[in-house]
Amino acid sequence: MVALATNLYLILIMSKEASLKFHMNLGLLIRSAHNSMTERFVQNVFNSGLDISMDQWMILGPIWQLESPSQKELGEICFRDKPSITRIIDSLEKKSLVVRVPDQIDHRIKRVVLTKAGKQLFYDVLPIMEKTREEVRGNIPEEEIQIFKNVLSKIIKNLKP
Amino acid sequence: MVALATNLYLILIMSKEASLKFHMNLGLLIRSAHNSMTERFVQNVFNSGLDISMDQWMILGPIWQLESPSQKELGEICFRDKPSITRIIDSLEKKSLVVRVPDQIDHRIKRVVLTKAGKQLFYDVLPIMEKTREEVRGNIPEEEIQIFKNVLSKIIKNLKP
DNA sequence: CATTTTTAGTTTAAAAACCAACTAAATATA
DNA sequence: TATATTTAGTTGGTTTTTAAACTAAAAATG
Repeated sequence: MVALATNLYLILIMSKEASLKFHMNLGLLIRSAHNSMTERFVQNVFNSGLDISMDQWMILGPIWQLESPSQKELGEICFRDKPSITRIIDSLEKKSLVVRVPDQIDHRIKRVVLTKAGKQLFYDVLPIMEKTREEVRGNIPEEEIQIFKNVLSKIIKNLKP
Repeated sequence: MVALATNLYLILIMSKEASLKFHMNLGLLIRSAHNSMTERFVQNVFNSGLDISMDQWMILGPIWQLESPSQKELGEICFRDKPSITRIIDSLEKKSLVVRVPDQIDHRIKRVVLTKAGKQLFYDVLPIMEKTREEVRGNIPEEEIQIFKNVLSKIIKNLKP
């Protein structure tokens, strides 16, 4: 009965265009933009003859910036769960780009440190990141980009549990 | 030699804060926002006692709107590849929410049609989608949302191959 | 102190995404 | 019209995600 009412209500007030737009826009648009960005980055990296995946890059930056973060800190900053971090660091360690160093005080914590090769790769990839960034932005005005980032932050905040 | 120059260049001109910001913002923010939105939707659906995954929903809407799209059309509108569409439709068909109908003229094409149950589920989920949408938007001004969507579209266009 | 609870990280097994090869039908080419 | 090419969809095998159980260490509780 309620379902029927809802049903009729929607048929009456909502054009198909309107309803599709509203549910497609955010979810699909964001997904698509994210995919395209990742694809382009991977492709640019490949064309430069370097070897690093998006996941690895997303974590290499924070390691570089934070000096020797714990895996937990990395997870928080990258919004990834613990197993993902473990796996990505495994892959970086296998390539000798980082090492895990047990914390001197709290023996549960492992700090992740860049090797010389890791730092070098980071510096090599940065310009590619920059190039990708420019391709992503094209000629979108800086002001709109600021609002864009701002809205993303607000959305994340709105959904914080 | 070039790498060394790049290396020094970056060390000199780029603060850690600046560099982290620039590479973290778009990729990580978008990823995080998208994940949060999906999580919230799934959770809202679950709390309503309904049974549909994000993937299924993302495809159910376009089927409803386009009447009887081919799988190819669905893939294009949802930005998913062919195998993904095949599998999602398999799962919807197993639940008797849609059926595949071979095209009368072009026998390669299969058109996807909602069953009565599929339509009903669509109408039941719509209000949950709406609720989620409101939670996502919170009190972000409509104007900013418009710019936000606009920037997403532009990014996608900038990266079109 | 001894016991319980929490925390950091790993491992595992199941679900989903991804890529390439495949089938069947339609179109293009010769 | 016979052959080659393209297109729509499927299948199978591999890698990635995700979720839950597990280990080891630290902190809290009594």
